[in-house]
Amino acid sequence: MATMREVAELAGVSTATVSHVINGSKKLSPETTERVLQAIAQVNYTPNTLAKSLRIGQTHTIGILVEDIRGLPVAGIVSGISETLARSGYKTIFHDLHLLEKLYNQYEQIGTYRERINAGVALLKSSNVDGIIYVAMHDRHLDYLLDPMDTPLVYAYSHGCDQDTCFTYSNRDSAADMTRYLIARGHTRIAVIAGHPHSYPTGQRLLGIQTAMQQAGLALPADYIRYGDWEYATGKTCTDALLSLAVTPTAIFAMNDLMAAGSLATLQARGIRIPEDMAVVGFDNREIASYLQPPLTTIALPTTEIGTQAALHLMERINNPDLPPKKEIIHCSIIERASV
Amino acid sequence: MATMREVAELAGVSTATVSHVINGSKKLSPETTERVLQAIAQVNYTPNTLAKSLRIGQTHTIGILVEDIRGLPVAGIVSGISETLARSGYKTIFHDLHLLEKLYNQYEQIGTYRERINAGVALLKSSNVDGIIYVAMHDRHLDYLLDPMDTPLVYAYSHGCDQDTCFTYSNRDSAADMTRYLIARGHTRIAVIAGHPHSYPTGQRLLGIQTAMQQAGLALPADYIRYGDWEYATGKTCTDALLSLAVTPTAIFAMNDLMAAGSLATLQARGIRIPEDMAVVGFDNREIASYLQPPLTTIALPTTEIGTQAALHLMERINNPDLPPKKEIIHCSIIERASV
DNA sequence: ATAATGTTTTTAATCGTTTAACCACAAAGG
DNA sequence: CCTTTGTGGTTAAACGATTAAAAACATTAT
Repeated sequence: MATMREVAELAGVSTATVSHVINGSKKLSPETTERVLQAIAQVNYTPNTLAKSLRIGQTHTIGILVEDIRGLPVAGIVSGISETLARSGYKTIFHDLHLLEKLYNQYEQIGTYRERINAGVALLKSSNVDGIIYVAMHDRHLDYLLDPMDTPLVYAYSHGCDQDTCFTYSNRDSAADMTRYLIARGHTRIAVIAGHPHSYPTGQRLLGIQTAMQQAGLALPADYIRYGDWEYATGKTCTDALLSLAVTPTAIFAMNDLMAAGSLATLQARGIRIPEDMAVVGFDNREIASYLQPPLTTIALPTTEIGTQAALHLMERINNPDLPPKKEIIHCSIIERASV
Repeated sequence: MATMREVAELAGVSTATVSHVINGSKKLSPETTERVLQAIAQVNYTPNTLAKSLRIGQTHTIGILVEDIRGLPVAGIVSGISETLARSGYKTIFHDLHLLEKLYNQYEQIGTYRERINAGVALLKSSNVDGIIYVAMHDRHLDYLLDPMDTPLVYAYSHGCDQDTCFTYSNRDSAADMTRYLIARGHTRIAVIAGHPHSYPTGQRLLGIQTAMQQAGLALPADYIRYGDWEYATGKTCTDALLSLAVTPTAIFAMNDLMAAGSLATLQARGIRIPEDMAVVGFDNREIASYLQPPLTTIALPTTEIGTQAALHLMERINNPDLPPKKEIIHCSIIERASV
């Protein structure tokens, strides 16, 4: 690798001049500039990033700390982040916490999470990143990032969260949107297959649904709300329960695509036609949604956009560290398929 | 951030001594060592990676160049890579080529790919990475990495490839395995729904199937091989075609899960029971496979393992740059579900 | 006492940049 | 002719570590 010194010697100038040519940090005569440029080309010089970073105290690198890249919406967010950063000439250093195996295990030792997260942060800091984006799947772990951050940090995703500087989607608004979508298509008896009763997304989405129903002057009876565990099987059992009611609903809003798939299976097994006799919608727009019979109308998470916005804001924050906290809720879109 | 100089002053020694304590590069008296250690703890010193890297000419960082993180098996490979590297104290700098949108577009300007790939390599090199892992989805683009590499490089995945230093799975062997699995369960008339006729995976998998059939003394008639385009819809049309034959097969081997799903749908629409009247298997173990009716028996790609092996080998290669090329084929496993 | 030997610690150069401060020179102003 | 003002370039000190080589000191041998 050619160094700046070699270029300088070849062009018959000092390294300072070479540096000024490269960075445009001083006005130089056209002749000198030209001579330096030629020398640079001749020895195929590329600046040493390490030396530069050491000197100026900025690496133009950001760290992205993901809970688990295999998590469903995570890849999309990372994609958005990395594209946006690359466009602005930032490099990305990636660290995966590998939290997926344990994520649903409520009894897992808390210590492990905290240690892993803090180790990750320490690692990124030791790489002298200019900023960090934490890509969460749950909001559960965010409290662990406790030590006062001298490095700018923004949160992405985290399924709707209460952090100050965070980019996510609105569980509530998108559930409300979908409910209005059903209402607009003539449905008045809408049942809900919810997730875990005490989880944040369940609560928020339910709120959205209730709001939309209320605004339309419709009722949401208590026995139209069944709680599942986000898995396929509970989609089936909840649907069975709903069908055994005296007055059955005309639409089922499952809070994720897996439970919607279970619901679809049960309905079909009973010979109920979709969407004629019963409309079904999901949430997440997982791959499975488009291959169900019929293809499932569902809500798509704006993963790329979340990543893009988070990255943009982090860059702002790097340039101006005492920016006020910014929380941005990005709208989801409804993917219309044949199940409504 | 505390520097080594501050630690040295506090401990009343030179920076050289501090460095020796940290790296164990020279034997020092226990008292001095202790004093330095205390000083380090007292000011909460962490070494500056940039300075160190600049001096020793190694960053302990590797670059991972992915064609697109949203690509299906990619996240798993990246997960394996990142875990393995982290375990050995390597940092990972991540660059995404965002090739997905265009991947299936045959008429895309070649230049774009080459430029993007080479820009990615340049970016990683400018970050002074010690080595690079290229995570491919196709083997189509690998030729573009042409400039002679001074940085060690290994390929991961790429759907079976001809590169020298590459980690992937065996299209051929796993297709053969699955065929034997069907044969062992009594099937003698096995039909194939293949992918694009001229694609590498199609050719290899077909080879594997033919080999297994031959070894079992079974025939694979030409009209039992239908070519699709890897999409759901062709799964249906190919199945229709197979069912209209004079002698129908007892098992269908679709070369991916999507086409298998299409096949399943068609069979069910015709009232054919699975697996009693017809067995169906797929390839890829995508999410959809476990939610089909019946759940699909299929082949799982060893994504994590591919990543792990590639990372391990890259580290070897960094320590010993003129290692002979190593190509490793990792076995796939059959995921048994209810469709056989 | 002096030299030889071994142990522990320091000196100072180095990695490849950036950048404030300085210098040389020319043109202009008094 | 002497000062000012500008232009175009250089000098040299950083940034924060590592590491040969030298030095300081203690120990043992002659």
